[in-house]
Amino acid sequence: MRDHDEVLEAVQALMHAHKRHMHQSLRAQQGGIGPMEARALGFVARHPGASATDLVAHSGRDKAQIARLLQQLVGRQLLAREADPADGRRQRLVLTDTGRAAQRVTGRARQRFASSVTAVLSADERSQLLALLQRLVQQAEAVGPARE
Amino acid sequence: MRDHDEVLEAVQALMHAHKRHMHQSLRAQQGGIGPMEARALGFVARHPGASATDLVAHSGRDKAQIARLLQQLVGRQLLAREADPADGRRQRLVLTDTGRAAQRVTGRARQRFASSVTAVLSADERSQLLALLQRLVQQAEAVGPARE
DNA sequence: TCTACTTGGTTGATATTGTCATCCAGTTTT
DNA sequence: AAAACTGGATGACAATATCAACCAAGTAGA
Repeated sequence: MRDHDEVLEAVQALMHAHKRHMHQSLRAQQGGIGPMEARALGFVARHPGASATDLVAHSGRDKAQIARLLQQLVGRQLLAREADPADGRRQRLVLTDTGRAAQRVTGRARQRFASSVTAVLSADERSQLLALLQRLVQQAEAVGPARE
Repeated sequence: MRDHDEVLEAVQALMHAHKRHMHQSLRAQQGGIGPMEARALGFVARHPGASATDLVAHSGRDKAQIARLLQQLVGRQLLAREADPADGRRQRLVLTDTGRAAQRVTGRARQRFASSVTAVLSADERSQLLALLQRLVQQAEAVGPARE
């Protein structure tokens, strides 16, 4: 009956470890890229042309927070905004060359962590785990937005 | 080969959902208990007599952060510190009555989320998932503290 | 025992991240 | 064209995190 909670705890523990790890890696880096910035860059790398709103939806962060974050990144020439021909308000986000370079570095750190951790599992277990997790995520998203 | 990363993403997504959920619940509450505070209370509830250092280790947060957090809670009469007879520096943390009451409420919100999410799994799948996650956590902790 | 090292906890200064409310311009609806 | 909605920006703050330096109690070594 207690399992429910323990799953949550395990997930939290994982996230902490991840955070610590990324923090270490990032600190060592040159560019002075913060964790959030790294995450945003990674997202844009995976979804070129995405908009700020997409990032908001995906990251669960506040609009305001994202807006400022993006400004930073654009200001530092890591991201660029392109007008969306179809919708005048929307702005397509893309990586600049320097952005791409920075992303590659931080992306690798993340990857390194992910693989070294999931290395304890067999390929089979891994895909099993993934399947289970994805079901949870789906459910969580159905539950979360519930008003009240 | 991509699974590694996807596992991480799924875990992150889960955490966001959890955060959103807790945020909602807590905001509705009376006491004005922050997310961190709730987490600290929960920990003490599960581990009565734990020390600040225990909390640091378990939560992955910074010493300083924890120290201040605890001060808040003690100041608001939610937690109390008892001297540890065996070690003069250590302080055993325990819930006060009001603390216990507050904990019960927030604990239930957490529980509610945990069970409604893990409800999509069968008992079998759940314990399987838990086992897999715990292996990851263990590995992550072995990897994390690695001095580069 | 005296010194050096470690450990639990605290504090100050500062940076990062998050929240809420409000506002503007472009888009869609009616 | 007015109302309603959507993508995004801003101002004003609150919460959290990070680093470094610091004390007091405990431990170990010479």
